[in-house]
Amino acid sequence: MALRHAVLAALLDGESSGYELAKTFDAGMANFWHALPQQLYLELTKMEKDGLIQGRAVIQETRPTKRLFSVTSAGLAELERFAESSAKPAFVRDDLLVKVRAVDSTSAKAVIEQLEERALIATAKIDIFERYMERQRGDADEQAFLNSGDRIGPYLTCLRGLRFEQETADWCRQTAHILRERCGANADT
Amino acid sequence: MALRHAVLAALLDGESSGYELAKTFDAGMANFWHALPQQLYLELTKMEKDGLIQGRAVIQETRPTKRLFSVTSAGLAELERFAESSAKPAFVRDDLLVKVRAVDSTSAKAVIEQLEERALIATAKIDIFERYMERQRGDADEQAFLNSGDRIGPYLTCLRGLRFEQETADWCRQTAHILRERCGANADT
DNA sequence: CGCTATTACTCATATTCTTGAGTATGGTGA
DNA sequence: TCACCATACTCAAGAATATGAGTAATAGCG
Repeated sequence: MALRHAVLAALLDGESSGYELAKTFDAGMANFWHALPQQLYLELTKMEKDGLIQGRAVIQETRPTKRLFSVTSAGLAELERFAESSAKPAFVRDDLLVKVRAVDSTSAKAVIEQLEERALIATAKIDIFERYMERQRGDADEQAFLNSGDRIGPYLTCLRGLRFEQETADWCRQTAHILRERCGANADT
Repeated sequence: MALRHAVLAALLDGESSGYELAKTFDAGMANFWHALPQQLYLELTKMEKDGLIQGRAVIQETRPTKRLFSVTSAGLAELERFAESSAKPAFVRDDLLVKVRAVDSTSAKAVIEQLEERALIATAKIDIFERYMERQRGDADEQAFLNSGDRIGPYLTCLRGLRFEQETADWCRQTAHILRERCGANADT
């Protein structure tokens, strides 16, 4: 019952079709939620049935008909209820961390490569987040925007995403470096 | 099929019963994996059947008999295979971020409280991680330990956990502050 | 003219995770 | 002494997620 709140939050940006959501959802949530298209379509259907969102069909001449969904007042009420309910603890799951944790008992080479690859991915995300944030705050500087902008939620979560990815990139590079040094000295394994 | 790798990594610290694992797993994985006791018991049973770990019963006089599991050579081979397979992208899921993302459309009060609460939780984890790291590196300084310690995997992941929680605490406090300021100005909602 | 990519979805199945309830024994505090 | 907590697990059912395979039409490329 949590995906639906993430979907509601995403739809606050404006009405969207399942297809559009599916493409922007992960990035739009600044990587603090993830869902596959199939899940989103299913959830949107259920949410409409429950009255939290409302769909309207848009017939296109050259493309298949799509359904654009927007949050209803019942949806807003549900979000309010959600905001007031106690939050579950954050939930991180990362294969790469597991690999690093076990690195003393495996060969380090592959792990080093994956750390470097992950650093690059993180850097790319940093770029996306920074561009999004620049666009959001426009001419204002960050402080001014946060003090008086009228929609700061997405900006704030993006800030968290940005810092998370910066830490990820730093840690990956540093860890890769340390493991490489040791590989040079030791005989791998 | 990913929990099993996390369990294998956790068992590298030494043999452990399901019960002990259940208590230490989340913290021991520096919060980069999470599982409930029931999942762990089930997974341990399957892993033993698959030959990745080996259990031995320890009959205790005053407590129920427990089974201690340790990683077999097949388990090590599986870890090696895992280390070399391509990693899935990291996976974060956080209710609180969803709430912040939607905060412009809900009352901010409850969200502020949860941000502050989360900052405290993060601070407590920082403490745990720091104490673990001190214990691990002993007299050596960090650089020396990382260069020549013989088991650095858990330390490295703990480092990541530490920084993650520090960022969490900072961001939560900053975000709570910003929202409080705006609440003072605006009329909530 | 065929090939692939893009838009816009659906359905079914499988795996994984969570929730809730139970079992059994011994130690601890009021 | 009696309830409650800790140890040490098990089982079953349900919800949530992931995987894989389709459908169907247009647009652009060579």
